[in-house]
Amino acid sequence: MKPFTMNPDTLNPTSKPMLPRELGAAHELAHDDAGRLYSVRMRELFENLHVDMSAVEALGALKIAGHMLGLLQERWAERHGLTQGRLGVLFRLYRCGDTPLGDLAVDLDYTPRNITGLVDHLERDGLVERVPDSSDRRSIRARLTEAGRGRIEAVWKEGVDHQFEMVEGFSKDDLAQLRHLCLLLVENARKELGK
Amino acid sequence: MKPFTMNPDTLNPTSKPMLPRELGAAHELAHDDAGRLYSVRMRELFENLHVDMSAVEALGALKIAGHMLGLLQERWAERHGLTQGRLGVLFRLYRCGDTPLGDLAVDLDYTPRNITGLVDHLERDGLVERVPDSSDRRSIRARLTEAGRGRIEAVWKEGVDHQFEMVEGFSKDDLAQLRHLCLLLVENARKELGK
DNA sequence: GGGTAATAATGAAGCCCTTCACTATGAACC
DNA sequence: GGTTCATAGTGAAGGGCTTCATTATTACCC
Repeated sequence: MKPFTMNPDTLNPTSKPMLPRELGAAHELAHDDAGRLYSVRMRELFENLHVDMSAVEALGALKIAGHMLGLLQERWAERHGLTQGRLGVLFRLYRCGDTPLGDLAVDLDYTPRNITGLVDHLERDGLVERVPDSSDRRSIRARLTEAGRGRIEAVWKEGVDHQFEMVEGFSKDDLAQLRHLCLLLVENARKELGK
Repeated sequence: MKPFTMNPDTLNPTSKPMLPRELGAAHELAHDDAGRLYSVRMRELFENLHVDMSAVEALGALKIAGHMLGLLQERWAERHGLTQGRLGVLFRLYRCGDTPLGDLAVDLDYTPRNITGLVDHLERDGLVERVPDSSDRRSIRARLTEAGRGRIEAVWKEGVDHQFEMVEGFSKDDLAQLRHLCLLLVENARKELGK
């Protein structure tokens, strides 16, 4: 995918050892004694730091996985003329019906300013329309148009298929465990983020 | 953390049921029968879609966890006057010594254009300098200055501490399993990304 | 030596998202 | 009724990243 242009004979002229690359496109994976995958480069990179690296390795792997997932999602959103943000709004509306813009901001973890822009764009594309909220006349709800519904249904269908391909080789238990560990992390992160 | 401003009495005027929020800041977590965490909202959101949702839930959880991890990392990078990108460059140089800019681009998965900018910035801050490459006079290597070394060492130390807090409650086996599953995902994603 | 390819820099443009400051409208409360 | 707060929209600015086109230098190969 990415051309590898480095001259392999180029040795590091400093005292530092020339270690291979960190995370990124080129990840050689190998299996440890327990048959689990690890990144060869990451392990080399963190060698001799005299700290227990199991946490760093796990979180590093999670970050890479999350990043690649994002790339894939972006790709198939793009294939349907969407972006991740717009896709999120569309899906939210698909599942939850008309929604005040403020709620979208909270739920999708976006700035109100950004939601305005996303909805602007979706409206321009005819996928969403703004409707007044009868119960609160300050509020405006975003509503999926027919075109929007068709679009999100197509994208969703394709997305699910892709996700199934992504988890090829995973048992149900693996998936549940992955979910569990990630959410455990979320729990801890929330404590951290709350200062 | 985020003020919840939605009027709970506001019922959805359309035929759609009023489902709670999707992913984001407000995630109520609960334990399933096996004692594993799941996101209440996500499960409600994906109800009645007549598809097996274990993959979607797991990948969704991973995405959220990755996102929060990114936020935390950004926060402590910022605390040291850095960004994630600059931090990546600095750490790469710290572990691998002087590195041609092109290699940085490949390894860190950034555009060459972006690497130039990152190094520009780090150079302006006195953390990195550009040195000619004696073996290839087209090439330029980025080198950590003394200030840069001090900076990355401080950040690294603090970062490791934070990561330990993040994995509170994880056994070594949990971490290894998380790493394994994420890298399995990376493997699969790579196949996908290779079209 | 000459053509081709690689390395880095630069500028312009654009996307997505953020923050901040400000406006207009309407709800809520006393 | 009037103050205060919540909801949306807007514009300006900026950060980070991308793509694309262009240039200058140097390696590499025949």
